[in-house]
Amino acid sequence: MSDSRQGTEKAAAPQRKDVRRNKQILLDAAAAVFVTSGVEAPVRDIAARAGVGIGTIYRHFPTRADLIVAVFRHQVETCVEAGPALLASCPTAYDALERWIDLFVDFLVTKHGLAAALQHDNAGFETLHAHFIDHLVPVCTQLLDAATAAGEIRSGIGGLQLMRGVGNLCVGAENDPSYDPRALVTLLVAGLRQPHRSGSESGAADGEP
Amino acid sequence: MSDSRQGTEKAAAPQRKDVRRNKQILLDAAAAVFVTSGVEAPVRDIAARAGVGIGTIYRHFPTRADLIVAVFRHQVETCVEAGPALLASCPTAYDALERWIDLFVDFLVTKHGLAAALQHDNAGFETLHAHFIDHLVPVCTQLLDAATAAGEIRSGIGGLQLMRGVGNLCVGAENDPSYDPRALVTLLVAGLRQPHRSGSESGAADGEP
DNA sequence: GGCGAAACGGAACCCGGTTCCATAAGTCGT
DNA sequence: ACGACTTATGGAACCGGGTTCCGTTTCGCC
Repeated sequence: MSDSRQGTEKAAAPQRKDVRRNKQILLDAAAAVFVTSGVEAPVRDIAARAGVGIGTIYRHFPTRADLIVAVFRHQVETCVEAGPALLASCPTAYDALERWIDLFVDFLVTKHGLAAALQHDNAGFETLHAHFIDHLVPVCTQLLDAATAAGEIRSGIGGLQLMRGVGNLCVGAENDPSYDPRALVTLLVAGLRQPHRSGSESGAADGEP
Repeated sequence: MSDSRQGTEKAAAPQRKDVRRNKQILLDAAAAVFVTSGVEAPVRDIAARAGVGIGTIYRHFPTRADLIVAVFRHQVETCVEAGPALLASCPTAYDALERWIDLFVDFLVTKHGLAAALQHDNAGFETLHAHFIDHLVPVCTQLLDAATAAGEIRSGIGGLQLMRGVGNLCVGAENDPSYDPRALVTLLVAGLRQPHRSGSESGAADGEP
């Protein structure tokens, strides 16, 4: 099953070079089609764009989700690496978290339909889901933990939970300019904040008359 | 546009009584199937359950979304009516908003796949979308406005925006017990709170106490 | 150059929404 | 009560879109 599951990114060399070539052609074609038609583009379109048969796609990527994962693997990596970097470079852990989430939102909203694809439990999309979860959640958790440890946010929400929330909020952003996922994500993250000691500079809000 | 705009629920009297009867049978069957198989259940299943042909469904409900709307119309109404009631009975507008949102979340999470269906812009689901938007958004906006006027929340987010956010957060709740949309929605709504001017919230002061 | 293995292409299949139309059933005038 | 007309019904057929299958082609190695 997992010919692509090598520990390093270097998969074992495929014996035939047309295989390697085709795989690359496919990845390029898929990336191109994803940009123009979104992640939900028909497999046939990608095959056509790549100039290969449908069977070839399925040989390389057992399901569309695998193809999506492959195409975006690099960017997921980037996002993963950004976590610790932000933690090191930001004044507060909360800051780092905020910016990392922003990065993630950027990633999602710039790929048409990616967020939507992520929540399709149906189909064979568990691969996609799993890949994102596996790689991104630990980073998110780390940031969350750091902010919690610093007393900057309320605890009680896990990295997975937060990621899913953010991912969900990003669904449908591209088809509707009036929908601004970033604003909502900002709200969500703001909700995480723990007013240090709820000292209640409260002003107007929380006091019940 | 106008078909949904009837003052009363009474549509013009259907001439033939089998029509009325079948429509009701269909609604019942659909409701039953939705409960067991979720909102995304195949139209054929609903037809089978109702003991009618597929054509009959489409005669009554041009698209699946219309059927969904019809089935849930009553509960949407209930939600709509709850808005002003909460506003009247809650100590603060923010409280009312919080509880209304909670009601809405309840509604969404108890209907398998409804939230997901709501965001499918594809297909003929704009009817569904539109119905929810038309009826629920004004209520939400009202609550939001009241809370804003009372200086209890930051302004800058619209009713539509908030509803979409909440709806999105509720997607996928039913297939995954580890996902708790309510917690995230709570966070989101908490983020709405405006701590007058603590932290980096610079300037503006549109709160005017 | 020839041979076996691996890859390829794309027709075929499955599934689900939607359309269409011949047929059945209801309604109404007489 | 009956026939003509109107409207509703059932379900086969159609349209994508994902996925599978297999005869054919190509590759790599002797």
